Amino acid sequence: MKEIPVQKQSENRPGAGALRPVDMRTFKVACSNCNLRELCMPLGLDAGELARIDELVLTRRQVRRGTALFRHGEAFRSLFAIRSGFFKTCVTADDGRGQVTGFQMAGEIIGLDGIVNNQHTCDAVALEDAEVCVMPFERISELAREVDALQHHLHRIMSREIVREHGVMLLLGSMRAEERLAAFLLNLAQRLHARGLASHELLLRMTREEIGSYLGLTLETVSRAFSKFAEDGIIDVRRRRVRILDTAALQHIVNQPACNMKFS
Amino acid sequence: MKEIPVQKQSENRPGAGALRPVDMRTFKVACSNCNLRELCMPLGLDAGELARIDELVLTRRQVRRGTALFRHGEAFRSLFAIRSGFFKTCVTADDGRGQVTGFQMAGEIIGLDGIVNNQHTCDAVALEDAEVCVMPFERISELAREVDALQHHLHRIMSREIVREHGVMLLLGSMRAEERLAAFLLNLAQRLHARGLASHELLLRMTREEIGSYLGLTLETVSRAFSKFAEDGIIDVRRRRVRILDTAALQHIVNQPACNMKFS
DNA sequence: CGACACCTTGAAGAGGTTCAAGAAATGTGG
DNA sequence: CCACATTTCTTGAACCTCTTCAAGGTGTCG
Repeated sequence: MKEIPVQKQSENRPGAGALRPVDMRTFKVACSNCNLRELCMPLGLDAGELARIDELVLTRRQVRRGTALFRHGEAFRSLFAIRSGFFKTCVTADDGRGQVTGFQMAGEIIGLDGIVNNQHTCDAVALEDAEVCVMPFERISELAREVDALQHHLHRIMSREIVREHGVMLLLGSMRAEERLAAFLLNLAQRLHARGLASHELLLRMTREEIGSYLGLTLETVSRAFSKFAEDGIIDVRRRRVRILDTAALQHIVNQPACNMKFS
Repeated sequence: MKEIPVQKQSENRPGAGALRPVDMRTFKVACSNCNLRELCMPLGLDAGELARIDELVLTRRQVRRGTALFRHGEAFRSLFAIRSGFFKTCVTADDGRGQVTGFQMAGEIIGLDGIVNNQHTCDAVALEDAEVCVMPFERISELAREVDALQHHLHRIMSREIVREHGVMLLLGSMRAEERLAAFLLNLAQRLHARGLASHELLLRMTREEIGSYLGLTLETVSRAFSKFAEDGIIDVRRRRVRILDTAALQHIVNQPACNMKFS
């Protein structure tokens, strides 16, 4: 399986750089006012705790499409909450093989892989212009000792990631190509729905090759599966625009057990 | 892919139950004396902290071969440190499909999946008679707020699990059958080595079917790969006894990039 | 407009699965 | 303790899914 090349991107797109004569990559913000707070921060904090949480985010940082928020090998210092944009994370084997391990959207936290050895073990690459909140891990740790809700929240986030990966392992280990793609689409739709966004009109931020890497398939197989779904009237595909027409059919495909499964 | 059936086991084996008229499942122990401490507990604690850590383990619990330490759906209360024995963890899809998500040995921690929703999402089944230290999560959380080293240790354990799963995703997503099995054997050997055990004489605790589930292969493919390695003089196989004869060859198989990989 | 990246589709081929049968351990019960 | 049942493992052969290779199409951007 080929490594997925980082998308080239123009370093000076009109409208992005041009309008910002000063460096806007770092400036103070308040979590307490953030409309994504419910997604990345604990609920039920009192005013005092909320004020302290605001200290968590030191700065924000802009990440251009195609560039990395961090790369494997780099020192780990902070977790990142995605404020806007879309990321992929991918690991690379010694021999150069790559694997997309996840796609992350607004409200999700990335960087957890770096905690073990104070060093990132995967790359996080923006698939569209993005902005993240930089939360120094040292600061998170300190605050977690004092604010129980934050401690628990951090633990939940890490546990959730572990459980999510269990699901991916199930997918990679036991599903057929079309089942994988159906599961992938449903997952994306569900996450958009959770953010109050239109969940049947997907605008894919990643290439077929990236989807394929994530799903353990080649880009051709992904493309064929898309075409098959379209042919069956389950979705409507126009390159990266995917409209889900029949969610139930997708769910049926995922739950369709492989020919000889066990009914225990 | 068939679900892996729980191994039947005799509930009253001579020598196990017979010698224990009293219930030995719960009794006090001290982490500070445990020879596995380096594996599951933080290092560099002072005497006072060490004493507090000892409060972490409320009880131990015996788990017979073939029985579950916990099952998905059960309430989550504690993390478990494996003192002896060998476990598998597996997730089950709605349709009954199962996937082994890992094999755990002495010194490793299981139960992290339960933190998110206070409910276990996978099954942990002993593959040989085992004993675990029961560490109530509430107690861990409390203590982590006071002992920095414990807090960091907990975070590291969770992060390590995330990174481990990234590796499994890479394996499932991009490796051929023989590469997967080679990687599996090397991983087992490495973990035994880290425990100071003979790392070239493996006694597999799991069936071919369980290995297959973990590696996303059928049991036949696993068996054939074993035979192939034996034929090539890389290992010596006699059912569950595997002797690694040529570690370098195994490493070479794993790092052998798929035919057309990218050299970026 | 031309170059480039991305996507689609077809055809051939390979790797792994499925099905089947038998062998080797292991456990069971008389 | 031995015979039988069961589980686990091995191996072969046919089949199938997905990959690989190849070509052409589509959209984007300088």
